[in-house]
Formats: sequence, structure tokens, C-alpha cells
Amino acid sequence: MALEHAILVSLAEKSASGYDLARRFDASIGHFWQASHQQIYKVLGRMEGDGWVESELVAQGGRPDKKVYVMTPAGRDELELWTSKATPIEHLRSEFAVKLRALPFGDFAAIVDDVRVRRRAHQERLAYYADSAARFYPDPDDLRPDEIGGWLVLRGGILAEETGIVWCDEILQRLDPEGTER
Amino acid sequence: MALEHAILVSLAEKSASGYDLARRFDASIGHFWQASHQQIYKVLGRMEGDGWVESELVAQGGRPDKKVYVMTPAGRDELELWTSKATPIEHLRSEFAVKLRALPFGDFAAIVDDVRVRRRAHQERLAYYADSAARFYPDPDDLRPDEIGGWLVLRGGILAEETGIVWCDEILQRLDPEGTER
DNA sequence: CGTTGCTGTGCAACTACATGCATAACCGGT
DNA sequence: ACCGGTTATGCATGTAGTTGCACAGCAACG
Repeated sequence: MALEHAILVSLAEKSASGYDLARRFDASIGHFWQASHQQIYKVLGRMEGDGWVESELVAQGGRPDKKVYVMTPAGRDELELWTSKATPIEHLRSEFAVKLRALPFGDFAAIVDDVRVRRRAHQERLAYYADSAARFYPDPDDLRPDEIGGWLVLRGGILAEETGIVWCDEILQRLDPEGTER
Repeated sequence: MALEHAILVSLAEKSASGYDLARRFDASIGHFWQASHQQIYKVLGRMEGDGWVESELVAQGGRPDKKVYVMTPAGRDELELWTSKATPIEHLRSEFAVKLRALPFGDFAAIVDDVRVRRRAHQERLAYYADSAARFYPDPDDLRPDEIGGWLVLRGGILAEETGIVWCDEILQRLDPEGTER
């Protein structure tokens, strides 16, 4: 139910076409809420029906026309209403955790490999976040009010990835102590 | 796609009825993979069709009959096959993160409240996990092989909740420094 | 001159999951 | 005698999201 609101936030920052939004979801926002372009187009249609956004067809030289969506006052009201209500607590849902519990019944070596792959993925994302933080927020002690949200989200990502690495290391320590020390 | 496998893991540990499984999902397993009883019954039906499980009707004095499901050799093969394949990396999906990015456009006080609610939820779950760890794994340096998976999953939960609390504290420090110090 | 890749929008089919409802018997309390 | 709770199984409907496919023009590369 949050895709609508993620789109509203994005449009509040800057009006955009569905294609633009899809790219934003591939980049910054998408690290915390993924959406395919198909899904975005579908939801944008619904949002226009609800009066939260309006679209304008913009012709472009050479390139295909695009529909630029703009948030309406009704959309801004909806966004504020949404922030005023409590966020339902989302609990973990980890296929990886299920796999760990399957350890006694499964392929031990493959699972250990899986942990290593996972650790690498965490490290890569951590590096990406650290880089983003350094680039977009070089001085985190002196942020503009409109920067605080983005910074805090990035911090959450960094903390989560660091924790993921710690967990993987604990797992590897248990399952393959020699391989870990090497 | 992992509900089938979560059920297989659970049945590998002990045969059970749909009702029993639903209760297990409410308790231990469910902290990392939730499922309603409706969903469980539906998936059990499909799994029986695929030959991964077999059911036997058991009459009970007084109480309603129950269908006890037992994992078949084909089910065990499937479980092992599943563990041998890499787990797709699941990325974060946090409505809460979206809400943080909505800070400049939303209800500031309500969002701060939301962080506090969230922090409390993390603390409660952390306490629950810590309690489970103390009760079921009193001596974590000396675990039986079949206990390692459960222990590691619990460790993951503990690490995740601790990180959640740290994140909430960072957020409150930024958004409401006076309220935090009090 | 063909292939690949980017920009741009969208439909159709399917799956997983949530929500609401239905049924049925037994047990304990007021 | 009625009410609520527990055990036990399931259907029916709806929604969010995934996957696959389609169309269209332009640019760059070999």
C-alpha cells in the first residue's frame, strides 16, 4: 500500500514521468522500496483516477512523447494524512532464515556458499551506501531540513548492511571456522 | 515461494496437522516467515498434489478429526534440492523508510511518535528473542548439530532488533534531541 | 545496413497473500 | 441455558506484485 506514497514523495520532490520514476526506483528510493515500471504505470493510472496526480503530455524532439505527472493539492493532502497515521510494523520475512533452519536436512556446503554470496552482496551495498553518503551528504552534522529524511534512510541502510555482515560472519564462524580464519 | 519449504522444514522436524503448523508459525518460525492458517491449508493441498507430503486422517476423542501431514521421500528430495540452490537476495522493503523521506511534506510530530512506537516494538521483540535464546539454548558454545540452525536464526533476529533500536535512537537524536535526553 | 541499446508507455496472465466468512463439536463459566 | 474460547478445516473474493510480451522511434557501433 506504500507504493502510492513512495511515488507521491518522489513527485513532491520533483514532477516526473513514469519512466523517470522507474529510474528513481532503480536508484535511490529503490534501495528501500522496489517497483517495476509496469507496476508504476498501473499505480499512476489509479492515482490519476483518485485525483492525487495530474498528467500532461510533453512532446520531445526525436524521443517519444512522455506523460509528466504532477502532484495535486489532493495528493499533498493524502501524503500528509498518510504520514499522520502510524506505520504498521513490518516483521522480517527471510527465506534465508528458513534455509538456515533447514541445515540438518539440506546441502551443508551449498548453504555455506550461500552465506558467502550473501556476505558479498551486503558488502557491495554497504560500499554503495557509504559512497552515496559521502557524495550527497559530505557534512552530515550540518544538513538542510529537506536533507534529513534522505540521510536517515541512508543511515538505516548502512546499519542494516553492517548488521547483515556481522550475522554472516557469526554464521561462518559456526559452520566453517577454518574457512573463516583463512 | 518459501512457504512450501518452511512447511517442509517444520514437517521434517515433526509431522503435524495444518492447525499445528499454523501455531508453529505463530511462535518460533513465524518470527521470520509469517503465514495464516488459510494460506497453510492451501499450500498443504498443493504440496500433497505434488507428492511432497502425505496426509492421514486421525480421529480424536471429543475433538474434531485432524489431518496429520507427513513429509514423503520426494518432499525430502525437494527440500535438499532447494537448499542446494542459491537463495535470491532479498532487498529491504520498508514503508517506514518511505515515511522518513516524506518528512518535509508530512506530519513531523506524528512521524516522531511513529519512531518511538517502532523503537518499543523492537525492544519487545528483542526481549522475546533474548528470552527464547536463554531458554532453548542455555549453553550456546555447546550446541547439538540440529540446534545450530535455530540458534543462528535467533542470533539474526537479535542482531536485527538491536540494529533497529540503534537506528531509532539516531533518528530521535536528529529529530527531537531534547525529547531523547529526557 | 543490421543489431543492440535507450527512451517511453502499456496490456495480459499469473502468483502469493490478505481478509472475510462458514462450519462444527466440545468445554468451562455465569 | 447461553456465551465465549479452543480445536479443526476450508472457501471465496480481492489486491499487490511478478513475469512476459508488445509497440515505437532514435542513436551509436560495427
